[in-house]
Amino acid sequence: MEQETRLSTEPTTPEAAPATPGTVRPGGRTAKVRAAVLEATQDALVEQGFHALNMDRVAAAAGVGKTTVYRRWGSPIGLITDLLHDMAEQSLPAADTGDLEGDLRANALLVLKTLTDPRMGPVFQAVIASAACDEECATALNGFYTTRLREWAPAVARSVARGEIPAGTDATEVLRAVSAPLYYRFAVSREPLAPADAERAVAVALAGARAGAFR
Amino acid sequence: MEQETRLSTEPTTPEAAPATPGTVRPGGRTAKVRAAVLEATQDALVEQGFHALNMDRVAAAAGVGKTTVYRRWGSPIGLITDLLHDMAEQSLPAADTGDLEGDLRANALLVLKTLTDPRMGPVFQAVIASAACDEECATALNGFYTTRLREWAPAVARSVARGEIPAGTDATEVLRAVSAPLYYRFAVSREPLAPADAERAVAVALAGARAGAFR
DNA sequence: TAGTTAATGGAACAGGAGACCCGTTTGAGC
DNA sequence: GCTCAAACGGGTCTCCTGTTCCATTAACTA
Repeated sequence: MEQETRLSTEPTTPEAAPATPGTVRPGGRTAKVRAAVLEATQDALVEQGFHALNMDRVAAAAGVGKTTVYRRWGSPIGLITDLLHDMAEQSLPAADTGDLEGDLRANALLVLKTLTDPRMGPVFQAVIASAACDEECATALNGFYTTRLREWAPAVARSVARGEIPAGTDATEVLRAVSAPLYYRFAVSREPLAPADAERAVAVALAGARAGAFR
Repeated sequence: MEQETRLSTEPTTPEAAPATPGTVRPGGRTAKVRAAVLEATQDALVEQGFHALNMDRVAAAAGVGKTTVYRRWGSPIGLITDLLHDMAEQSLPAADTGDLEGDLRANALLVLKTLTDPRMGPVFQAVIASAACDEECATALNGFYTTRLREWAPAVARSVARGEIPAGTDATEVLRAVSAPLYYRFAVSREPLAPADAERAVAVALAGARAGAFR
């Protein structure tokens, strides 16, 4: 977020106050406050959605002073951006089933499970909406998916090595092709998501990969 | 132009006040006001984005009383929802190039052009964010894409009739497969969109269709 | 063309989000 | 343990958002 709107003073002077609270003493209380606030943010998103996300309510639910929430996160979008950074840190290991179809299916089902999860669904909804409002949040979201792609790319690379799909296939594009139809339904066309959608996404991506459409 | 989304009061009583302004006398001034407000809404989205969309500023830019804007649209999301209804009414005829690949390419390039358009891009960004916040807007967005799918489905049906792809292929799923990667980049992973992305989307959807992945 | 009233618009009002001040708590280094 | 200042938290204030009231304008109907 942009808390630096307030600090117009150059931090050249030695006695300049710290630009971002929570960076000098990240231990103990500061960490507890962050955990409580992000938890309360998630709760609020699940219960009322992005539009109703409110700094005062989050502060109250987290048992934290609202001044603190304003100072450290600045705005609801700041909260969501930090939540996104937190999510990006939690890495799940990618699958390795032995063939591409199995790996892609595992990936598709993971995405499906995440988006239809009663807790993660609203969070992703909010994250996507926030990214549409704020460039910094958009960058964080982009980084989140970049990380995920990097984790799963080896699955496609192994498939190329096995000769299942043509050499020169762009691994990340294959993975994007698996996720895209699910996210499209979830965030854009607002249609219900079912396991059949995951299966179809896998089948189409696989057909495309075999046909060399990702080179 | 269906603003009657807000009228929950039954108009049974004769003396009942008009539930929704603009429905009894839609001509002349009322229509002009709507056009000016929607235009100003678009301008605001292009210049400052969804997050900065503000009823007062829209009213001022449209040269309209802010009372009117609040009364007829209620909130920024109400503005965007109406804008969406307005967009849904403007129908572009689908292509008919003679083969499926040509039709799908025309569709993909249309989507690409829309999303990268300096005016329509921010509007779609806002519409997607609004739909994440508001159920009524989500329904309107879903309706928008349902209309578009209905317009383009014949292209796929013709291809089935020509024997290019298997009988029983779900026409709308093929079209969704073309749009999904583009919208995914645009709204979710926030990656730049290029013509190559449209080409890839067509190639993958086509490979999937030929392999029978959409049956 | 005249009458009725739907719809608009200006202005004043109320409520709440967000910023600021300053005393209190507590993490980090010795 | 002790010290210092980073970070927190309660209270207060201000400005902006959204509402209400009522006079004015101009669509529809006869």
